[in-house]
Amino acid sequence: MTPDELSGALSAALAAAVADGTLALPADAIPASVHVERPRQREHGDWATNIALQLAKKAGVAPRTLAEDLAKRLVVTPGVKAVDVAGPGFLNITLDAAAAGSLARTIVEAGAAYGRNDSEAGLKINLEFVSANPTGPIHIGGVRWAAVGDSLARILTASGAEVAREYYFNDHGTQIDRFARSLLAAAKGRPAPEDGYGGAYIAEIAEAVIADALADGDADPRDLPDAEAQETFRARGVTRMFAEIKQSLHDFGVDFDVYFHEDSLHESGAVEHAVARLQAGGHMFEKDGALWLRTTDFGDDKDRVVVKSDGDAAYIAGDIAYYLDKRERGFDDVIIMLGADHHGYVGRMMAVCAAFGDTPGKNLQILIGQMVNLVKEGQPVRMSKRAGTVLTIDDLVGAVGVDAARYSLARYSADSNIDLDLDLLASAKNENPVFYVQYAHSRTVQVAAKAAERGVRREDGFDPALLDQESEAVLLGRLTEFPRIVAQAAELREPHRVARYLEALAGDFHSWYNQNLRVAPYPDEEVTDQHRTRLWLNDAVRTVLVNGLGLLGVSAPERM
RNA sequence: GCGCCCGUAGCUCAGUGGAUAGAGCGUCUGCCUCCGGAGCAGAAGGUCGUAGGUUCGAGUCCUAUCGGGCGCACCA
Repeated sequence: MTPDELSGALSAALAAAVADGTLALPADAIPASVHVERPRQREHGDWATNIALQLAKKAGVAPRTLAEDLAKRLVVTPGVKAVDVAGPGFLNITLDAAAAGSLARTIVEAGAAYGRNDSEAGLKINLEFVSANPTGPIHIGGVRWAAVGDSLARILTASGAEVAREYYFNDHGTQIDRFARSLLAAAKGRPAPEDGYGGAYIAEIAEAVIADALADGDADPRDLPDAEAQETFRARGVTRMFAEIKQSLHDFGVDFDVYFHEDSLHESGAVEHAVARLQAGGHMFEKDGALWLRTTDFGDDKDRVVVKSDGDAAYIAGDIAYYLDKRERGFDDVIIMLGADHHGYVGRMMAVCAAFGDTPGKNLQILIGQMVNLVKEGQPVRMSKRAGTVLTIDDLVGAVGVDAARYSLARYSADSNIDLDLDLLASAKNENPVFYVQYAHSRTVQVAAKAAERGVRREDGFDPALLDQESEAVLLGRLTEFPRIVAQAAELREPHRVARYLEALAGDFHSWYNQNLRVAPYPDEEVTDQHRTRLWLNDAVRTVLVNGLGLLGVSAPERM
């Protein structure tokens, strides 16, 4: 019996109570689906609902009285073993072992589909994340969004959405000029420019650019006049950096559907197109020789310059055009993940969204994630791209591997700052909970292998009523929750919920395993339905662990 | 000054109004002749920053306040 079926039974009980006059409520006061949840306390049964507490006041009856009535109606439902009224008016529901245990087979038969849901069904979602400037390797902050964003894309897809992963490649402005001047300076052995970048990677990129140029039969850029040389370093340096970033992300298990170049917006006329639309809407005005967007009409705290008085497009012009471009490509929801250092954009971009006649918070959703701090021996370590003291995506993967890196970045709420301890990274990687979850998975594989060796075959029998141990009820309850967890992670855009769920599931599984309830019989024992049914349960756990780890982009090894 | 995020066990963090607030790490005590001990069982450890408020019920919602992080450009 699934929570949805239980919820349906509760709705029916309510409807019946209204029909025979026991419950004096208008039909529209009855919720379409009654919320049931897993109680924290095992003594409170398999499922609990507070529906009587919610409706009692409206109906003018005591909560416990209503609860007693509902309990009587519900307890006759097939699969329901007991319904108790507790506390101020909770309904605590206990299922038959058979009704609960049947889930094991359902999950195994659903396989990869178990956990999929329709909470985002039919939506075309554009998810933009990372979008780090091509002026250096991706550092730890960007890696966090790579892990979280890619996982979110997987979760949204599992929830029925059509998702495009997109990377906005910022190759237009003065940051790129600085980058080019820095490369030139490094190539010529001159000190880094005042406002430039000084990391060791700059010298490496400069060398690579020179090698690329020579390989193409071009002149050594060091022999060119500065202006020409700088252009060579800009063009080749950006291309080079772009390729490196793409490769690093690929090695991290993250591949984008679209790498969108800011330059293309300016070259294609997309910026003019977007500005023209805003002008037509009456949202633009001229002042001090510049062209402004009146974002204050839509809640921003000040108006924004779109075209500067020198005729150049301001940065926001690209963002405006980019947003419109995404919408015109047919995306319903445009989601952008940004670090907390960019949260100043939210107000103006929401205003832009509204100026186009869209709905902020729906057509445009901006997710702000907090920063990652590096800590060494308890002291914060400042990371600076210009000083070259950065922890890059490749450093992180090299130190702990893709699985541990992705998992440990995705298991935290994006709202919380992460303190990453460099010593811990290097020394104690076994502390990562990812191994706890992966170990549970490999255990299910080994258990199944041993069972097969002893002649236990799922198709020879399944009797869910035999899953009557307490640890089995706990495990089944946990397995039931998975689709809801995925749906919730999708709706709230919070992938960490999947990770936390998997840790709990792994814990329940390890605990069950240690009861020594035997999936594989001892060598001198007969194979019974007990073994076969437990194998179904074991394999159901494996299915959910595989599906869940997959949503995080983490592997599920068969042995460790 | 204004805005956003955070404050929960010694540490790192879960907990989108429910019952006795959880996990990992660390500390202490037990558990390997049989499906892998990267595991399990148990103990210790909390005025959920503080003060008010809403509610049958608040870690969760509201207000104020303290502490920390990050922002408030004709930069990108």
